[in-house]
Amino acid sequence: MPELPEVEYAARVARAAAVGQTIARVRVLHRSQRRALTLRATRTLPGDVVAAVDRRGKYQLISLVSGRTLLVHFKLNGDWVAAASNALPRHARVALEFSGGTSLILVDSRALATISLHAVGDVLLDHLGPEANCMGFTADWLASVFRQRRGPVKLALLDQRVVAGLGNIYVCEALWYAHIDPRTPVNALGGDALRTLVRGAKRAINKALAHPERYYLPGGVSDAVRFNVYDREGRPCRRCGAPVRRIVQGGRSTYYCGGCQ
DNA sequence: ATAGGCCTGGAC
DNA sequence: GTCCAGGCCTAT
Repeated sequence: MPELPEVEYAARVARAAAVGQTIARVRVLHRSQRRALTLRATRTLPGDVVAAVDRRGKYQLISLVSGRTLLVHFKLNGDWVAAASNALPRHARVALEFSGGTSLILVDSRALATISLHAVGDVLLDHLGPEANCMGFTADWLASVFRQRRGPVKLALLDQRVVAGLGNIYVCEALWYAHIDPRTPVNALGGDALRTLVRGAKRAINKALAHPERYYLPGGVSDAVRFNVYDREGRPCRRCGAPVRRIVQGGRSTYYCGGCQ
C-alpha cells in the first residue's frame, strides 16, 4: 500500500495505538525480520515507552522515551494493524505488545518491510531530500539538483535524495499533471517546467492525502481511486483522450499520455 | 545505468 | 506454470 499518503495514514494509526504505551514484549514472527531487528535488540525493548511517532518520506520513526528510535519502512506491502487482543492477523510479521494488553502489529504479505532499532544520537535519514508535500520542495531546489545529474526526469523523481515520499504511482501522476514526458532528460527542463512539475507533484500528493483511507478498504481499492495514468495502459487519457502508454524505466513501469505529456 | 536480490500473493 | 507488484540496497 505504501507511498507517502499511505504511510502518513499508517503513522496516525501507530500514533494513536502506541504513544504513551509501555512495551511489554516484541514478537518477531517471520525470520526475514531478523535481518534488521536482531534478537539482541528486541530483548532491550521491554520497559521502554513510546514517546512519539513521526513520518519522514516513506519512513516512520517511533521515538522511545529512552531516546532510541525504531525506524520503520513498509517497502511494498507493509501496514499497521492496531489490535486489542492477542489474535494475530494474517501476514503478521512483528508484534509490539504493550503492557495494557493492546498491540501494534506489522502486517506485510511480502515480508520486505523493515523495523530497525537505533541508539540515542544516531543520525537518521539525512540522505532524504525535502518532503514532497512541504514548502522546502521547490523549483529552485530541483534546478540545483538537476544541474548535477542526468537521465530521465521519471527516475530522478523516484530518487529519495531528490524528493522524499514520491513513489512510482505519484511520480507518474505528477508528470501527467505537469504535462511532462517522463523520458525528458532533467537537464532539458527549464524554470517554467520545474515550477509546473513541483505544482503537479504537490497536487498529486495532496489529492491522495485527502483520501488516505482508500487503500485500506477490505476487498481492494475503492472506486474513489481514479488515477489519471497509473495502471491505465491503453485506456483514454482523461485530459486529451489519447491512449495511455506503458514503458519501462529503471526496470519499473511508467505510465504516461502520449498525447499531452 | 542496469540487473539482481529480498519475499509472497494475485492475476492470468 | 508465468509475470507482475506502490521500494530500496548492493553489485557489476
